[in-house]
Amino acid sequence: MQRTKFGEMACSIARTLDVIGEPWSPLILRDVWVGMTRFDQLQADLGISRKVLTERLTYLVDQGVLERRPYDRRPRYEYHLTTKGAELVDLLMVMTSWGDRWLAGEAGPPVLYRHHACGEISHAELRCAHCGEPMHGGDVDPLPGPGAAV
Amino acid sequence: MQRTKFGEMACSIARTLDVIGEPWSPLILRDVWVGMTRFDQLQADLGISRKVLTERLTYLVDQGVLERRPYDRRPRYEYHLTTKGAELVDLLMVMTSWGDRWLAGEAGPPVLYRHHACGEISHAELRCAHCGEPMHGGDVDPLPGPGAAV
DNA sequence: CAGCCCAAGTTCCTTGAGGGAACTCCGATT
DNA sequence: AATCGGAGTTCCCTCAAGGAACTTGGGCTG
Repeated sequence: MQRTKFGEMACSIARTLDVIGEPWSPLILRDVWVGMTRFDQLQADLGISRKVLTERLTYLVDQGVLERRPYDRRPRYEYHLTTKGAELVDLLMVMTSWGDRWLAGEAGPPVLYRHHACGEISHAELRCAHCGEPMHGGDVDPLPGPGAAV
Repeated sequence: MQRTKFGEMACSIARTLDVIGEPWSPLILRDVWVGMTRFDQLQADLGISRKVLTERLTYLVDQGVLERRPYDRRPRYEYHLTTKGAELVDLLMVMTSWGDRWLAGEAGPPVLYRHHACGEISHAELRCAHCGEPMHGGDVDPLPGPGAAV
């Protein structure tokens, strides 16, 4: 964990990092998203230390991003995305697009995504929620909002 | 920096984290994006240690995400986004959307974005690059791609 | 032309997070 | 009663982050 508390900054990026910015957190979410929901599965798949995995899972549950759910009468638990957590998958999809484009190299993307609506292999793209046109870094002007710092 | 090398995993999310997953890196990119391009500006705005800022900047330059550019005959430098870095701003915009939605609280978003194309305050949304329909975590099936691990 | 200024780092020390392996706990199965 | 297996917990070690002071190198000022 970073020592500096990002959560207290007047910046939604910093606050988001406070929730999932620690090492491993996005990869844990990815695994839970694709159906690896149990402690030992996650630990083996990621190669993460059990100690750190415990810390991350409890933190993500505290933040309301994951839900800890028993699946047996024995003390056995699965982790699932909450609505809040499911919306973080948008972030993972954009990371995937960028990594596929800039880091995949000769071999090509390690994973492809088929879109249910059209049935095609595709990837996510950013568009303006208002007009539907593409919306990237150079297409916007930042303005102070209601929650701006003094 | 995390001890485990994410860059060697067969996963575009892990590889992307290897580039910008360290603490502060996304916030550095945000500042450079909005025009804070000099060492002391960044240090003062973020409250980051000078040592760590130096490390992050050289790493981001090495990764081809930032460019170090002299702006004086004295040894003075500005950092700018490369094309590769500018495309990472997509990620920042999605983080902003999520943070605005889930973490802004009563006060509302600290920053608003006006979209050049339509002139409205808006935010980014994910759509399928192929059919243009919305594309979120639940709308896709992952399949092994050409660069999949053995 | 000596001394000062300023941006951009560098050095050094302390604290604390990540890695790894071994250990515990607890209900079910044989 | 003994064993198993998932889900953590504990302990120790190393290395990264914070913080403050120091250095460097070219202009500028008196």
